[in-house]
Amino acid sequence: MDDDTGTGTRTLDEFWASENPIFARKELLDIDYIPEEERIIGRDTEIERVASSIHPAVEGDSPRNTLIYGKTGTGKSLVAKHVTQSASEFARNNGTGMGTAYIDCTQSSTETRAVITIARELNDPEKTGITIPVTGLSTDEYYHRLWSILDALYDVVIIILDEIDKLQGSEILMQLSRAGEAGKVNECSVGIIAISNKISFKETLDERILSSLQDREFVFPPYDANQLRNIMYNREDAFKEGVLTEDVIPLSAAIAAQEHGDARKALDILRNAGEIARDQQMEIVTKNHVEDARKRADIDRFAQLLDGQPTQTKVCVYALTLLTEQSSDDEFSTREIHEVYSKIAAELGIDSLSQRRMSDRLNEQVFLDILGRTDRVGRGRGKGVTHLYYLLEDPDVIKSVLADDSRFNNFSDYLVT
DNA sequence: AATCCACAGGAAGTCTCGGTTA
DNA sequence: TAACCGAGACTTCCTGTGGATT
Repeated sequence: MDDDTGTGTRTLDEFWASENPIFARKELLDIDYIPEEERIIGRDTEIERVASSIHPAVEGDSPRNTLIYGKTGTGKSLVAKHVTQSASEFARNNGTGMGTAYIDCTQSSTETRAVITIARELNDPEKTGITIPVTGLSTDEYYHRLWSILDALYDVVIIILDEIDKLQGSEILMQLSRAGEAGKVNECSVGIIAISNKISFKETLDERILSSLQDREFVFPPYDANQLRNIMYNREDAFKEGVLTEDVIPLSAAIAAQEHGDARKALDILRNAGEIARDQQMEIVTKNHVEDARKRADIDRFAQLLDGQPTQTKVCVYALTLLTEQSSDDEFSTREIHEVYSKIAAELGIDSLSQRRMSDRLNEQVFLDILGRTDRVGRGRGKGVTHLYYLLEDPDVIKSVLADDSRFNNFSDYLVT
């Protein structure tokens, strides 16, 4: 860089005008991009199973409710969307009025928000004359309007509730799964595809909901390195011809396979590698770019998770980070973490929480995938099990994220002994 | 075999805050 | 304006547990 435009010897105008030398169809690397069927790799049996469980719907009969489990990036949403989309096209051609709604429960996390989203997705004010205000009505009224819409427009609807474990309360599941039986809707049957990345989600549901939701249950296994490689080769034309050096995709696949076979991560790494190469004005993407991209992806993901978390939470994470760094172990009991945590809190001049409370916080963080936890039986002589917490990221990554919070700057490491 | 230990997580009480009612 | 209410965050106390210790 020999001038301060940051674009080498080019002027800004040239920079704007310059053609993107790396990407051809970047949208292919978007995780939400629904590929044509032959581009969905290694999920054949899953597609078949989901399809068979909603099959009755294309003829207007009641589809079976379906529960899908699997870690992030195992193609749950992709398969669900793909199958419903294809089903509704088929149904339309056969004269069945089929509607589908997709709800991301991280966005609509309360019962009311979710109902509103469903109603708005399915509504066609031209035909029903029903309006769904974004806010202002009681939850009951929203349900009421939703039932009217269903009766007026559809023979059958499939509702996909993605990341359902993020939904507060399960009232809505109850309502939806019982809609037909309770006589709320007469003309239309309702099918639910619930997607969760926590197997333990089921335990939080009460019996009645479970029984109506438990018709079909699938677990999506993680992708293996081979499948990840194929997924990426299939989206290779996101890049211009000859841009990727040959070890880029195998390396990205290997990295993602280590991290629980997460296809989202694999694609993120690939895209980031491309962006980094472009920023460096390279014409090709190399192994080094992939390595850089991996680091950047880790930092971004973690920053996003930790951002907005209260300081207390950050201190907990920081305590665990210091412990991990300065010890040969990588798992620590609540008590060990609390000791370090208290010292840090004192150093920062903030109140320190009781061990009881901190343990709740740690568990919240496990739920949010900020930390990991194993339950050890025996030896720790706890209540049969002892919780051991561990970091899900490299300590360096976490430190660099926390360093954004000025309170954690120039913080010395002498605390752990 | 009896007792001890130390931990997870439930129960119940306190505090604080924002909003509402008399 | 005072009194009240409910939710949520937190604390303290407590119980159940099962390997470790005696």
